[in-house]
Amino acid sequence: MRCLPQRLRAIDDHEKAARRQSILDAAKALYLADTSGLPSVINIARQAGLAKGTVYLYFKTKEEIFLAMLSEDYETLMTKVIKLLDAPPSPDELADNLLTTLINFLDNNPLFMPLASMASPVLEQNVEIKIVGEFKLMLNEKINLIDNLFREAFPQFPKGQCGSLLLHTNALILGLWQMQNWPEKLKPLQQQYPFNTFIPDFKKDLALSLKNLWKGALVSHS
Amino acid sequence: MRCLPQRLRAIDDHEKAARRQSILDAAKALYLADTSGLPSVINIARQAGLAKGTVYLYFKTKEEIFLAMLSEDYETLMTKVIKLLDAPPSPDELADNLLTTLINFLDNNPLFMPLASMASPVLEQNVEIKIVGEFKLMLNEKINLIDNLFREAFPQFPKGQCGSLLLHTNALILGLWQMQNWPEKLKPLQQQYPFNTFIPDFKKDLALSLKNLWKGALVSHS
Amino acid sequence: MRCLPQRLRAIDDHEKAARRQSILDAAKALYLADTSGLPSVINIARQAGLAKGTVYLYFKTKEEIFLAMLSEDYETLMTKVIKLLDAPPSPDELADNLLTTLINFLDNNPLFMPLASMASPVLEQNVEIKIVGEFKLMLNEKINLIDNLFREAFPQFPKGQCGSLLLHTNALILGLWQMQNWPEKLKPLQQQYPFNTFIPDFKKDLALSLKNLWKGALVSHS
Amino acid sequence: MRCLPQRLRAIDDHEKAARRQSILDAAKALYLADTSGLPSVINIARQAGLAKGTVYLYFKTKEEIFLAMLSEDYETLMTKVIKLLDAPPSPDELADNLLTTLINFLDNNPLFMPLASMASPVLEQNVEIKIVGEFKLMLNEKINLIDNLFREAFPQFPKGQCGSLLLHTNALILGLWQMQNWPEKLKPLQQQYPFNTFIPDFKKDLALSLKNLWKGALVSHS
DNA sequence: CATGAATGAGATTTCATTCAT
DNA sequence: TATGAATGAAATCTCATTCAT
Repeated sequence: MRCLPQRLRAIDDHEKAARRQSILDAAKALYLADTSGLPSVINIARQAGLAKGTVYLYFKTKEEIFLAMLSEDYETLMTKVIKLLDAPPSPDELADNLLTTLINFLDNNPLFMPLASMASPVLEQNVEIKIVGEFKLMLNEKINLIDNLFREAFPQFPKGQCGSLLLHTNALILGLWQMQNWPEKLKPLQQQYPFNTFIPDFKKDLALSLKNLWKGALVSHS
Repeated sequence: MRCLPQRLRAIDDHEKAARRQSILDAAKALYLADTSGLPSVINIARQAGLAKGTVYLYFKTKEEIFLAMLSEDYETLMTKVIKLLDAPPSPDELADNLLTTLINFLDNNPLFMPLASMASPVLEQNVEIKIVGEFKLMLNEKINLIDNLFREAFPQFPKGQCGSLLLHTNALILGLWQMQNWPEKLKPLQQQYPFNTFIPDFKKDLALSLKNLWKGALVSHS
Repeated sequence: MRCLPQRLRAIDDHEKAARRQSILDAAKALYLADTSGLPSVINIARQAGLAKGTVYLYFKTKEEIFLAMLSEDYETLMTKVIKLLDAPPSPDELADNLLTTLINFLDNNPLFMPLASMASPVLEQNVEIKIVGEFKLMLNEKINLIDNLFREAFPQFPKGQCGSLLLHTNALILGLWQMQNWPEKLKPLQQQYPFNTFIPDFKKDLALSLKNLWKGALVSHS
Repeated sequence: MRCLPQRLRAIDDHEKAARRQSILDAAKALYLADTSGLPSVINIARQAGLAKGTVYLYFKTKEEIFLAMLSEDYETLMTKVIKLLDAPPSPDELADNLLTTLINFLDNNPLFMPLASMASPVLEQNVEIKIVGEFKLMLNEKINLIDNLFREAFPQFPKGQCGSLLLHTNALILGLWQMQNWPEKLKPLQQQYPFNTFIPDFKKDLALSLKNLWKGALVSHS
């Protein structure tokens, strides 16, 4: 596969998308290198090999960059979930597969949880209403789609139940992660104090609580 | 007769605590007026009738103020939960009571959710380790206490299960609120787009998902 | 029948001159609409229906546009002055006519004074030497011409005196206008403060001071 | 004379004025070193040994700095003029003295003319209305004062005539300087083209034209 | 203890100008 | 020639935090 060098000017929409992506990549690389805070715009520009002004041609605010990044991650995740419904086994197995997929995704996308946690209190506060709306709409549509696919496979479930469960699942992940994510510099404390009783391990805990959530949701239709 | 001027300096511990509280009150008032972001230190100081520097005598960072505020709220909530266990009815009724208590608390403490949502991505990032540790420790102890009280009333449940469920409950609330809380300026979009399928109403949704979570958790011990 | 699209490129000199003029017109229209500062190149381009880069094919800098505009205005004015000398009356009447012509010109060319005021501190600072030189040379030649015509009519005046007087006249107009031109937003202040003692009205003041200047200049030759 | 080191914090009004002055001094030094454009705020801050933010504590915009500088210069000049009226000789001698004073002042304050030329087209455009008003008011008051002092010495002149003449004098200086001031890089052209007929030398020309102006103004009262 | 001046990092904006296409 | 993407300097603003007084 030939990989042409990036043009110096993004003329058509395709090139513009590529440049936009290169900014996202740069931002991701920097954020990955130091998750203690969002990298500065000037550093993102430098990392992308662009001028600061150019970054602002593609994103109105710094937060818009990271909301776009989160949006991409969500799309990736949703796509994986949708694939699970291609040849769905029983609901129980599906739940297991979903959990595996999820854990896998979180492992491969270590910025997803920090970004998702920042979405409401940080990112959405400094992104123009239209863009936030598009983000929310995209999420909604994916969930809708999944709900429909799910009911095609399991018609006994009412419309909306699967979507609602997905939403709650997402919420639970979000909340759990926030409670169990400790700032890097706090890690020493995690040994020092006996928190381990209740905050043992994010992924184990996630598995447990999701199963509880799903068990409760499905129990009425068994 | 000499009329002493109002004491300008907080000398003893009591006065210091009062001043600290006045800063918290000022911060709360301002944050209540606009939850789109933490108020600035200069405004908090002005609201409290103090100079900017004085605020920093009582809190090392701005985020420390709001973590203290959140800590207070959590203590209030935990105390209410503990009271529920004074004369516990059946686990099912307890769950109902807990939900009522919770909804009630959220209604009366409109800053709790925004603060709790900011805890991990914002507040804990800029508060010194020790303080964050104390906050986490306090939460841990309350949950521990509740778990113990619960098992006194219902010995059939294993140690840690109630605490764990509380933790997950908290996580679910946290995540759900973040997904359903729309910035003020986005409210118009909530009608415009068909999000309502899955995001009907925070409290209704909360009730539903918590019941699912609890159902799933308790089902094995029924 | 094929309908040729409007020619997009200016090929011959005539078309180029027309395009150059359309840029000047666009710039003039925008500057007229807001004299508080030179309009931006992007706006000039938009107004002219061109791309930003195209403007730079016709003018090396933004200031060059406005120096060209000023140059045109000066030529117009000088031509009017030259016409006054076609059939010259007495020097006194000539002075009266000049004043009338001047006032008339300023009324019909509201950008002349703002542009002339910017010439030295702004325009000439960012236009290449050669162009500024041409501008100065043009002015010089016109004044020379007028001086010659004047001495044809009134041989008793020495070479250079009329030209020099014109120069001083121009200087006086320039300075007076700057002192009495108030930014739009300052107009309210002009009533509020008792500036009126000395700053009554540009044109009245101009008439007075020019008469003084000319009286002083001519007195030695009466 | 003891010269105490500058305090690190400007607490009282006197110290604040001193710090403000130190910013003005820094700006003046830089502008003097390169009159081709106003120095940047960051450089002014550095030159003053302050942070950029500190400069903005004392001046709202860069232009405000230079309007303040011009204001100072005007006050200095006006004070010199006022001193001329302490023991006034004949009006004619006074005019000579004024011219000498003026030339002297311009020699010692090489930034006065560039600043004065920028006042209307540049500085006043980016300074808040109130400050511009104060500047104009100050000028007005000085001229008023001079007019009064002049009439004490020479009661035969009507109120306002001297003030008006001063205004016109100022205007003439301003305009003349602008016409004869050539950008540094343009100096070579001044030899190349035969402008010298009409633009011989600013100071000689100034003397000539002012004398004409004054002669014309005074002729009616001789 | 209390104050508020000073700091300085960083976001955002503007915009003239350049230059690849 | 024409375009508009990219540049990059500079202004302005905000604001948490420090620290001299």
